[in-house]
Amino acid sequence: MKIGDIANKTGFSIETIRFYEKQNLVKNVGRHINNYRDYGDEQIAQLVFIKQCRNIGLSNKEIKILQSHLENPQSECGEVNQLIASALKKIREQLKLLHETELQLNYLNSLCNHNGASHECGIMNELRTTRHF
Amino acid sequence: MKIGDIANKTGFSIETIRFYEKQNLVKNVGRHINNYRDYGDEQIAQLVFIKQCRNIGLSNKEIKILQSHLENPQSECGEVNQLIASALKKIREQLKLLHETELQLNYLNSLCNHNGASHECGIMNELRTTRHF
DNA sequence: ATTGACCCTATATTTACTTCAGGGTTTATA
DNA sequence: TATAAACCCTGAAGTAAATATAGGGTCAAT
Ligand SMILES: [Zn+2]
Ligand SMILES: [Zn+2]
Ligand SMILES: [Zn+2]
Ligand SMILES: [Zn+2]
Repeated sequence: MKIGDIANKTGFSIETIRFYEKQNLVKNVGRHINNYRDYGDEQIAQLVFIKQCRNIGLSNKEIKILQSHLENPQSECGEVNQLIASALKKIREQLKLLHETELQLNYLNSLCNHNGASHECGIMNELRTTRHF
Repeated sequence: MKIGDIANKTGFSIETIRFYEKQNLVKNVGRHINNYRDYGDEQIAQLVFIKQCRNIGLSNKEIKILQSHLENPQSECGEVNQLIASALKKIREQLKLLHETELQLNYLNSLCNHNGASHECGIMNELRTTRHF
């Protein structure tokens, strides 16, 4: 299977798939006689796994850790638990911050909806105001 | 005022403040005779404004646009409105994605809390499972 | 034989900083 | 007065996670 085929099949871009190979997230990629990359079921499984991990916000570094547990089925999964728990914690912190950001943006958004001079703009006036100091 | 002082006063790191000067987000920085940077109220105001913008998730590029409205008080603020509205839209999209991520992570988190072999781990089994294909 | 659709490598660009290497200056103290 | 700690400088490289670009090879069809 050529790179364009597996890109279609998995939803990753061609460049991303080549990048993942360079990062050793996609492994054991074969080559055709003409030097084109050759992919099989193993690489599809790898990319599916990567996609699952991306969907829960893991970094490529963290994905590698989980891959090592895939490859060492006898390893203890404590590290896996911790990784997921810490990812969840990070996501919740991000959510909290984003919620605050949303509130503030929503407020700003309400301060001006006309087209006037910037120095009379409610948004600019609010942003110009010193806070938190 | 030296860079360490303004760093303390504004909460930005020294390196970040130098970086912002290079990016022309902080402007008109003076110099002492010994070549040390010299900051005043103008730079404090600039950094306060930058902080406000960061708090609502704006990029440095977007901050520059808002700065140009500060510097041109007669400019029409339509661009400001649009920028804030589009930032709000982006934040809401991010929130939606993060909420889904949280759900999935929370589910994964419930699948294992013991310490066993990875190939029997509920988390790993779930991640290994092909979905969305 | 030439076009268009693919594929290759290597390098550069992006964002927003952070870190590092290799210095000079100022201030406190012994 | 010497010296060490604390602070400042520049320029370059590193970070994450791709994306884009330059320059060129391969393949299928017309
Ligand atoms: Zn919510
Ligand atoms: Zn306005
Ligand atoms: Zn097993
Ligand atoms: Zn487990």
